[in-house]
Amino acid sequence: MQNLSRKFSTLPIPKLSPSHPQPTTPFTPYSEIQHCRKILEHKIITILDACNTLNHVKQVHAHVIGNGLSQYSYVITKLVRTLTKLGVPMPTTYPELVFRQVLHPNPFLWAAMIRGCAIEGTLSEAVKYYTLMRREGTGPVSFTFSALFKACGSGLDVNLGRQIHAQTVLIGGFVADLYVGNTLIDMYLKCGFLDCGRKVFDEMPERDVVSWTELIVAYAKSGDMESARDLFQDLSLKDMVVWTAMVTGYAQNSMPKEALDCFERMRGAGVGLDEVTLLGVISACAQLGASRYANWVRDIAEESGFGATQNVLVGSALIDMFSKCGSLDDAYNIFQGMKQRNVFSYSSMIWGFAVHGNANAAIGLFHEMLTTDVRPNWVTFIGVLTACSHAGMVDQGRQLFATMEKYYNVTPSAGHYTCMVDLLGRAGRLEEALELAETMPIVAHGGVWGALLGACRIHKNPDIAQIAASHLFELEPNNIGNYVMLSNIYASAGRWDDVSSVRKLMREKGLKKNPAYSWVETKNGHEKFCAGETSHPKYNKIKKALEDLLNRLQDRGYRPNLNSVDYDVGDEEKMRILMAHSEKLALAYALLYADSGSTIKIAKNIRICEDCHAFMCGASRVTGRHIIVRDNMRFHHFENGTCNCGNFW
DNA sequence: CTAGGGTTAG
Repeated sequence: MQNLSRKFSTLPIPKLSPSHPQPTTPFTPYSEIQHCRKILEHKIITILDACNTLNHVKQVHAHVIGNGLSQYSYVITKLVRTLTKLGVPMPTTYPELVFRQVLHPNPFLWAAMIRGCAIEGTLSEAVKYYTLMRREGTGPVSFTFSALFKACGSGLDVNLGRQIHAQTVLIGGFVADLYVGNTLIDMYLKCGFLDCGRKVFDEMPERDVVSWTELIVAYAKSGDMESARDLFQDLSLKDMVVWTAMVTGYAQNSMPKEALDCFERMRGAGVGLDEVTLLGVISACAQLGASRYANWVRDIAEESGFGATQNVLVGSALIDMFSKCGSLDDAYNIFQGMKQRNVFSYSSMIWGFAVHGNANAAIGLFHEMLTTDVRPNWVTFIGVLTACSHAGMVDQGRQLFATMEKYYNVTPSAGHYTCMVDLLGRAGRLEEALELAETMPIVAHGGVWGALLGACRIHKNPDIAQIAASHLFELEPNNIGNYVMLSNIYASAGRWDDVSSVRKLMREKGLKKNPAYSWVETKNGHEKFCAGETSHPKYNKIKKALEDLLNRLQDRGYRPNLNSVDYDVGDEEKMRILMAHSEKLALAYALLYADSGSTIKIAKNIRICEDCHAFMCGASRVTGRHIIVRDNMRFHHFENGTCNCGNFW
């Protein structure tokens, strides 16, 4: 408070030139002046709207002073708002200087300063302006409160927000104002008080689609799509934004089918769409992982004028989607066709190459990016490091890791350490990986230990696995995957006593294995298979096809990997379990019913087991088919008997 | 003046 006042009093305030008339000094008929003034104000505001650099605004300001207009609150308010729009930090000297030249700021100018602090400054600065304003005896208007609530919302100070809320009720009527009410709801929601937001909403005398949208988004973000949908159904006037909020809500809550249904209803309602809508739809298609949807949404994007070529947001999302749908070529075509590329486009493409096992392309693209203006961020490094680790490029990875902070100013996060532990671990350097996990400068989270545990599975090291698992059981006591993994590692080392003690632990915690399933895309749509299921209508044909395939593979030297079964049962039973793995059923189904010669795309919800991996390798050779399996980690491309992951996963 | 938004580690 003190500081600000002092700063204000020492700021040089230019004297107005006496040759220019003051706005309140009529020496021609008053109405005439009013008229001229309105035209002039309008002109300046049009000019300000077109300003897109700080320098432009400064020039306009100089003319405003030069023409003796620095007392026009309306013009100065617009000027301050333009500065805020341009991202000028508040309250730095320049906006303050502009502000202080006005001897008697009107409430709207004060509010513009408060709003500026809310967006480009801090809550405390905003409050200083409010307090100063009240001290000077200026009464608040509704805009004052919407600016203050915005400040509390971005400062996440719900207590102050609540106090001001109480004041507005006392002062009278401001909460009833639509804008104030909406900003107040937004403030409570930003601070995480959904109930309070809902209460304001319920008590508002007047609401508009903005009020509804705010709440719908809040419910969606809290994972409660039912409440969001209930509200949405009650809303009579639905605009593009609120439809988009629903589509995006479903997509963000892993309900891609519902997202697409909602999008179809939106189109049926004749509402337009924009790039934000498309982002939600694209994300839903990426989750479905099916080329059919991927191509469909790409066409819609192009027809709507928000295609990848023009729109960098849509383009980046499409890159990600196509690589998640297994079509790396389509992803790269999108990337190449983009007029503008930013760090999202590059990172998505690098990540796409990495999960498809194309490490050289990922690293090549990274270097290509460095020749442009685009700077890598932490996500970019996750991509290149992952590429290195999946390809066993230890030295490359180490070098990149070493440069990220030094040259690119990206501080390694736990995620980057996860990549490094993964890199060392996959390469068989389990002791080094363990040491890194234990000595890294930030706290290791589940990901780091999970990477180590995964490496212990590849390199069959139950002892280090035990260390990693003990950390994991503490950090993520309910993550079933960790118990299953440790149990698998013990099983393949033949340590059945340890297997049963892990089992016991799982039972005690009441954890149950996730049912494994796979789905495969054919021209008729998706077909889903659960492990061990026999109820499929075509089961007998599938079983027969699988047996034929097995015989052909065994002729060529394939032997079932019974170690992949972590049940201590007889070999025959192990064999039966192996042959009922869901991806094998899906493969047999695709061989029977997919177009002959087409690429077979299988997706599954958990990690592919070693036996299935070897089986797919063999199958790709004897059938001559390109088989892509997406597990929960990455993509495996099986062709001519080998997988491009190099048995590294 | 107020509402919808992007890549991400095991």
